[in-house]
Amino acid sequence: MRIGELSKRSGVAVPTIKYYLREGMLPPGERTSPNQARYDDTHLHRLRLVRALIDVGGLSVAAVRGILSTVDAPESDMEDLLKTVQKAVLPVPEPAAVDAQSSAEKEIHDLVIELGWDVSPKHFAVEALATVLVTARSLGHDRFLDFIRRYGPIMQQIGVADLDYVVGARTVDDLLEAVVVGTVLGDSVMITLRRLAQASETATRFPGGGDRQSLSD
Amino acid sequence: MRIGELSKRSGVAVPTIKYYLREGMLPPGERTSPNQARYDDTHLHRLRLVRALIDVGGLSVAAVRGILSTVDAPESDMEDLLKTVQKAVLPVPEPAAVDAQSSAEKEIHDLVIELGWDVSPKHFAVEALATVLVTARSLGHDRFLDFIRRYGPIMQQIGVADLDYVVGARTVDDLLEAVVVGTVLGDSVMITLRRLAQASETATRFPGGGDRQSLSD
DNA sequence: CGATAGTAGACAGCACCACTATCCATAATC
DNA sequence: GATTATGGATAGTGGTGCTGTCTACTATCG
Repeated sequence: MRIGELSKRSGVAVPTIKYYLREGMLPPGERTSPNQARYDDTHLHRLRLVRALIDVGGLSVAAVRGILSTVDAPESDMEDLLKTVQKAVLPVPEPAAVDAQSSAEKEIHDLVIELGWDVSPKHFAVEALATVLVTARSLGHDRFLDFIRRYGPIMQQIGVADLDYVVGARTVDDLLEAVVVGTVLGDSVMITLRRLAQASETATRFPGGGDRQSLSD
Repeated sequence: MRIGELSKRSGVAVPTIKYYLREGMLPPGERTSPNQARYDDTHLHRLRLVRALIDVGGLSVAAVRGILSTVDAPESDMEDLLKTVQKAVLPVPEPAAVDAQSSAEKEIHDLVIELGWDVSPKHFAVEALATVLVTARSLGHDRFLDFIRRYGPIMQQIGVADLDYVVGARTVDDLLEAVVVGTVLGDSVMITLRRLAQASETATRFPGGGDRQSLSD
């Protein structure tokens, strides 16, 4: 197909497709003449993936480009891919002041040990989580570590579900995409389900009549 | 304190504080003369909250303003607050094509029923989740509904933990802030813990030696 | 008291991001 | 042969989140 059809089938404007081509997020089409190219279903699929990561996952164009270049690299192993995807979709905030930050990192790592998890104390998510803890405490929320602790065993179940999903892939390409889609769209699933669960739990605990009922709405 | 001290104590540049004042995210200080004002600890706290929502929660200035104006409204009830906060932090993507979207919404609501949750079929998160489902399917991920289904009971536990946290507040102001902080920072906690759980589960299932070990890093 | 530094408020400017528009020469299509 | 589409290049646009500059004043310190 030519670029016009690709645009129609994907819902992405032609100039935007050209922009993605320039940015290397979409491989060039097969040349049929000096100024003509042909695109196929792989381009359509890639374009949909790009839009999914941007629209649903909320990623920046730069983050998408980073992920895709790792996916496309022939030597891309799971290690690189996981790290790239995980970091792309988790904008790590600036760590807090050194002392509060490092002691919070220790507390987080203690929690990880307590949970029996097999992760390095220097995992970037440990740092990120410690920053969240420091931030919450700077707002006077001193119960926040207990809040995090309570989340631990629950998120462990999520991790198991995630690995089950990824392992269900048939080919290597499927696996790579399952990691990307599972991680990025998975975050959206988690957050939206959390909203629903909160609304439901609120309605259950406070079944107040009248206008309060719409809390579950 | 004057604006300079507020800046030093919060780590926010003076022109930025002025910008937040202009935008109504920070209440004006108490005037001591036509061009002097004094700020107190409530300003410092509010400023930290703003930065937390922006830096850690990743919210836009507009979203923060919306949340804070609801928090500040004297007649703000839990209903308004929950909705505003939940929507601010969940950028709802454009729904997909009408037919695929509405059938997906039905599937999601069926799942909600299956889980025994008390939420309206028109809850905005139902629509958002349906959009995620449609997107995943457009990428050929037809196992995705099962993936979502698996998340359901797990996220229910999160909802319970969230309500427990909010209910632990002592005053009305504490409660309002617990909702905001619990929702926004809670999302960050969830996502970062998910990264750690994924890494740990990966390390457990594939304890490959050598360079593979750093998957858990 | 005067020198220096800080402040409120108004307004303009800036860097970045994600496109979008325009143009041209060529190619495809009717 | 007329119309429409295309590839490629370059420039422009609109939104966001600050940042810089200016002026008239105020605070502080030796």
